[in-house]
Amino acid sequence: MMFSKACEYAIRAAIFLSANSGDGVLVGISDISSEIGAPKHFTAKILQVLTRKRLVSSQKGVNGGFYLDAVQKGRPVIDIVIAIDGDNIFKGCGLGLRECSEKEPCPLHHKFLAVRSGLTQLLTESTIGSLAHSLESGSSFLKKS
Amino acid sequence: MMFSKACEYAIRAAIFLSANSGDGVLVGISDISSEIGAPKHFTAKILQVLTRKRLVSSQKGVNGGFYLDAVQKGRPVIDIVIAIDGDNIFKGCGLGLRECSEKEPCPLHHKFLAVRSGLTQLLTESTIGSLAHSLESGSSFLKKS
DNA sequence: ATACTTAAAGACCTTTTTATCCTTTAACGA
DNA sequence: TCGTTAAAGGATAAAAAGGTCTTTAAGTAT
Ligand code: FES
Ligand code: FES
Repeated sequence: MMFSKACEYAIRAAIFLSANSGDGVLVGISDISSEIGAPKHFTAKILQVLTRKRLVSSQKGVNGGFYLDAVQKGRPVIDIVIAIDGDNIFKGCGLGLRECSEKEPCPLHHKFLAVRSGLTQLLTESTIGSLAHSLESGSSFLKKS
Repeated sequence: MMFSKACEYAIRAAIFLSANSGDGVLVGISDISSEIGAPKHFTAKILQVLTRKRLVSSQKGVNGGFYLDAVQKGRPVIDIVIAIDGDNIFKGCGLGLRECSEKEPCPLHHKFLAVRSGLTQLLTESTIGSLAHSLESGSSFLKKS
């Protein structure tokens, strides 16, 4: 698909954390993985990466877990995507040419730009927190019921 | 990226064939792969699939090779994508939920629809032949120079 | 202090994708 | 009809993605 599996899980985990954690309210890896319907250990590995990149906060020890602070909830989703999948989907050529450029464009280049910038815009203007709102109001979901 | 490597090669091969073959004018696998900058044997595999699905024509034996007839040149690029990668990118959930639906949408669903339908439209309205034109006129390319 | 809980880290395994090679089959020309 | 040629197809290999498990160490409560 569009994003790697790891990236899909990352976005879902981040949105879930935004809706269910905060300063002083932590969530453990078992809860996160089961609530977003993702493999536990794999999710842990992904959260490690996000934590190292400061997109997610964590606390070890008793009653430890993961959480998002106010700043992190305000981050655009594109930050998560780039942290996990890199920026190739936003900058690379859709037909796999070594680089996407105006000077030597592939046959799809011009039409592609519109779609790609639409995607970029969507992920830039959507913050993790804003997406979490629809989750909290029950109008969106993170796993099949 | 957006498409699998196999799919990228498939699209490039199809566009190249549209520009460089026709009834009576065949192109061999070595030419195709070198002109689109793709691994030879892998390209052969992919063309086998496209041939079996009648998106590409082939001729065995002496002076054999691959070609596209008029009808095949008129096919939309989306046919190639679906033949190789399936329709998940057009119908599946962007966050990897088991299914994309209005009833149980993921938090990105609504914004995603626009991007996805933009992509679908782009690939549906672009025929292989039409993309080949920009190649023939030298205003687009299929590999890094 | 220490015992316990939990995230961090990393080794390991499985599956899928990407890529190569080699044998078989079919078409065609001489 | 024989030999050449090129696609078809199967089998294999390497690499990347996806997923699991075990060990380590940080922090907390007691
Ligand atoms: S060159 Fe292919 S998308 Fe820009
Ligand atoms: S449910 Fe996620 S894109 Fe439609």
